[in-house]
Amino acid sequence: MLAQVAVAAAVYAIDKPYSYRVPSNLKVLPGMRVSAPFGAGNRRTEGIVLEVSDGETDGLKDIEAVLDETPVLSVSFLRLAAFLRERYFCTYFDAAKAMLPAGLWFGATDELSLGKKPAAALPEKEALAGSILTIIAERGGRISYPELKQLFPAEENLAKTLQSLCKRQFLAADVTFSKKLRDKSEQIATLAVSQEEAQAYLQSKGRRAPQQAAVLELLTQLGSASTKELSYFTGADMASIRRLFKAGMVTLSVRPVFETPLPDYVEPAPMPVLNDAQKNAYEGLCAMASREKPGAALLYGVTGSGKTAVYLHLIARALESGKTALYLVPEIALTPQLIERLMRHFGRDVAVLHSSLRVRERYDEWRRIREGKARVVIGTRSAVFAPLESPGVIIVDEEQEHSYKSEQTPRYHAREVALWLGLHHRALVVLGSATPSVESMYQAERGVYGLFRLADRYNGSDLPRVDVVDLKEELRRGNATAISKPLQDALAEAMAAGHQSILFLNRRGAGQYVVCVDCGDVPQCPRCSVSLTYHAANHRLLCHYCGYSQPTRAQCPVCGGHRKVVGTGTQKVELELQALFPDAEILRMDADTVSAANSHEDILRRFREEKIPILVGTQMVTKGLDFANVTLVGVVDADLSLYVNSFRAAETTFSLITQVVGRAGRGAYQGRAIIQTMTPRHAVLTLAAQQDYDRFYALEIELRRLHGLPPFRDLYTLTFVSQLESRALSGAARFRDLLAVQPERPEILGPSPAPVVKVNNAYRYRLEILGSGKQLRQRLAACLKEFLRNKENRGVTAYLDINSYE
DNA sequence: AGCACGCCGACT
DNA sequence: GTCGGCGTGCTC
Repeated sequence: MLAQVAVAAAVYAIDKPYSYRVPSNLKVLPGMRVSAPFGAGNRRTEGIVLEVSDGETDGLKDIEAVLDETPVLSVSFLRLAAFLRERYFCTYFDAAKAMLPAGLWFGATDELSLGKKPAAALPEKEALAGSILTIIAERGGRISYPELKQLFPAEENLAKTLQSLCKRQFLAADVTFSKKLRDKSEQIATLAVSQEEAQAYLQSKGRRAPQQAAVLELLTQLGSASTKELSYFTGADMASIRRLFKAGMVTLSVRPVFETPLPDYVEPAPMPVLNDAQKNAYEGLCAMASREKPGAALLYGVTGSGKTAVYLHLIARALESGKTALYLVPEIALTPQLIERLMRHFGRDVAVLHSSLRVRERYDEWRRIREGKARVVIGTRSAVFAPLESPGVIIVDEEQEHSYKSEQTPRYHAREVALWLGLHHRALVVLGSATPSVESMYQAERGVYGLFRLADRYNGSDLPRVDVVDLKEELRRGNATAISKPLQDALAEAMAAGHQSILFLNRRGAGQYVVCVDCGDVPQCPRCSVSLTYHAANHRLLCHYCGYSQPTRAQCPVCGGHRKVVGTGTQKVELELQALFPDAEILRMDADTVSAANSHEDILRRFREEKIPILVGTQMVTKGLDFANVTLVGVVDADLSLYVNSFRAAETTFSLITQVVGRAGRGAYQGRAIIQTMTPRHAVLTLAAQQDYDRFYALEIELRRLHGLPPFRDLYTLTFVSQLESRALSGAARFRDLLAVQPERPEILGPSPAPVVKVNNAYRYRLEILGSGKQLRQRLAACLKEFLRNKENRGVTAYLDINSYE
């Protein structure tokens, strides 16, 4: 028997399936994890079995150990790993690892091996230590900790002795790959006899076994229960339960217990009734789902048009036909309210997967899904790898969101993975959005995806009135603050009416910095090519790229001049608002104010319940919030996201502004939005103000066509990183030359410095390549492998990304 | 990437 | 002589 294995030790340049011999005493199936020797030094590496077959095993190394009893990846997920590897330029192992919960990998237990000092140097009086060393020597110098423990079951000083042996270098502790995260299990007692027999047993004991009597009484009602619960409710100790077991009254078994962060019970609710538009979309989607190949559909509905209700019905339909459902949301949209809503309809069938779960919780949810105990999965990006048996519907809500793209290896896009899953499982893929990505709308227009519209706002309330304010005009009038006169008036008006307002600052990292008024010096990060950001909360200067920080001094270290804080940040907006409205309370929500103690949810609850007049915040304030009392929304500086060097800037800004504007006037009152900008005639802003997606799309798709940008071609970004700037640059240039000799050369841009050239003392240069087709992708992969193998490029790391958002 | 092998110079 | 510098090549 031989196995094809994806090994962890294989880097991208040498990645391929490696063949190993399967020793006859090991049971190896595809999708199991193994450990095996690799390379000249036979260092031990983890691997995932891709295939098992008969064949010639001469000259092959042996698989050393199998780490799983059953496969952790299905054959279909192994195929998905191959897809991820091909599309996102990563190794098989990277791809496979991304699909599994971290809890499966961490928590290795110790293995002990003989250390540098010979056992002969051990003092004779240490009997236990001596026998441990002898046993290990007999076993060829190594033993696993659990095994050793089995050999000394009654020894209380085992751990201490081992520790002391390691300290004195008689032993060395290594890490093996055995799982420490054992399935947490509980003991279950089940009544083994009839009620009459139990009565007879108790009578034979007279009145001398009250605890056993109580346990039996409870068990006659429950049938079976965990021993922990039994002792909790009856006051019986484990000894009493064991006595019942010995008497044959109960049987004891062990079953795994699931820890979940979900509430145990949520009051069920009837399914929401669909209005005409929703029913239309739902029926159309059902028709697609019933096809031989369901395909994908774009559900395009403005904020508040009720996409969630359609999703709920689709999920219910999938469950009814014996299938499962996957519901992806961007990070910020995953609120407790949404989870609760799902649980109202699907109860404990719901599993939740997102990045802030504890390792343990995530692992437990993963297991519940794998064992078929949870058939509806809601989660963020990585939830697309939930081990659902046979998905019937896969929903990607707010599909245009950037958080679906991973910016770490494997650099996958959850929407693309969802589409792959839909194709392979014959599941309907629903992409939902109020402002669809240009890519998805293009496919819908061409008829590749189905297209369904939900035009009306669900509650029928009017869209807000939107004004674009020219900040140049404001400057001419002598107002250099972040709050224009029209916005100031509107805020005052809303407050007078007892309504609330939200101000939005649309760029992460938009913030304040320090400048010397005399020499103009701006403090820079010593490790990165960016200026430091001022944080009022701790009065320190911080680097957003590497985390460097220093205290803020009032004097300029260069010329001794006076320093001033400048730039627009939420803190500054807050201060300016306070100056304008000294009596009003202002709530701020950004990375600084949101912490574990003061969560996102807490701030929003305060805003809602205490009716605080003004909320100022970053991106966090834009999503999924529905406050009836908010009538005014302000975009403080629309230009912040509009003039960034990315072909997606227009799309991102349009989507952001549309969503923010949609926050206003969701209750009974007419809403109002104010967009502040230096370029009030910019088409993207005027169209966003009119909430006119169709015209925006028509404009944008023509620009993309003209420049050959996605969806017409793929944009590959190659990044070269080195401690030496010259090496990063020359590496990029060499790669360009490597590619240019090919007959059918794609469009190559660069090398150019990355937007932030230096991060953590490493320099980053880029090449951008525009082209389409699988051949190009395979050629890029081949070139990258050649580049990484070439000794000339030592000291330069390179990675390749497709349609990146960075 | 990480490890061994091998070929040269410095030093017991 | 031999210890260790790093250039070269391979990884089932």
